[in-house]
Amino acid sequence: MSNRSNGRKPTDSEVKILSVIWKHGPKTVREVYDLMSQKETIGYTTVLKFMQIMTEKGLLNRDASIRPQVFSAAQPQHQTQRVMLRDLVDRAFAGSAGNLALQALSTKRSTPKELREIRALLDKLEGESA
Amino acid sequence: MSNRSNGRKPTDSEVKILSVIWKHGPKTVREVYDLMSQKETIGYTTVLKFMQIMTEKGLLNRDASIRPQVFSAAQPQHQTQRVMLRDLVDRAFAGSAGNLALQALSTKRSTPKELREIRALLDKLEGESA
DNA sequence: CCCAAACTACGAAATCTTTCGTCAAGCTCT
DNA sequence: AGAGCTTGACGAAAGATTTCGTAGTTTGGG
Repeated sequence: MSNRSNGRKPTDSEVKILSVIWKHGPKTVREVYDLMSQKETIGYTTVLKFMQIMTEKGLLNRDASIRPQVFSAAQPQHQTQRVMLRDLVDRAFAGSAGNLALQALSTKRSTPKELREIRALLDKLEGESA
Repeated sequence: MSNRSNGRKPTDSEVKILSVIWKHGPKTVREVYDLMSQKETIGYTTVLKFMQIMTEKGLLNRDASIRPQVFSAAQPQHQTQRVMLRDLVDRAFAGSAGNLALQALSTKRSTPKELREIRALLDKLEGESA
């Protein structure tokens, strides 16, 4: 149980790496590097170093049995998102997740599908408290 | 227009200071210090330094005409929240504010009042796209 | 088997954030 | 006015994050 990925919020750079892996699945350093290079200027060894650190921290798992080592997310995406959300709600929204949700929805457009899902969740939540 | 508070996300410590002022209104350094001391150990000059830096960055406004100088938030709370939300949505939720809202609501309990507000907002959003 | 190219580890510089000591300036009370 | 306490400016140390150079290791082709 030396897992230090829970509780502690990942850094901005760590989230960038995680996002690539969340979106594309387990990847080698070079693959992550190639994908990130399309969006920004960054060095190969910089990406490598991050992935090594993240493996130490327990954010990534490494399969060293195959040759270019393949890294995968150690935690499910939604759990890491939950940690970050929790952090933001506590720090900037006085603990009110509802207020955060409200702001998020009023700020950016969402798809009809997402709106339907939220409505369904609302029904469920209000049903429970009834 | 040398305002550097927009666009750039405030640091964790800066958000702590802002939260105090959002909640209690314009305050002197000592008042902010006293309020923060109740929750954590921090030095007076540390708080002072943050507030000076934040003033330079345009996050706070300072009234230097009165003696213990009074600091107020330079941006409305919701706007700073929007910047942080935007940042999180882009970095960790692949740009989907709806998904973020969904996670926020399913993770933490919200008050019936908040749920009603969200439902009302949903009605409004769906009404627009219809 | 040997070489070149790709891969990995490691250290440390550069940068950003947080923390506080020190000293100067202002205010209060007598 | 002067002592003593509060406030304010500033620099810089301490800590955390980001970046990359260098050198050692592994692999695939000839």
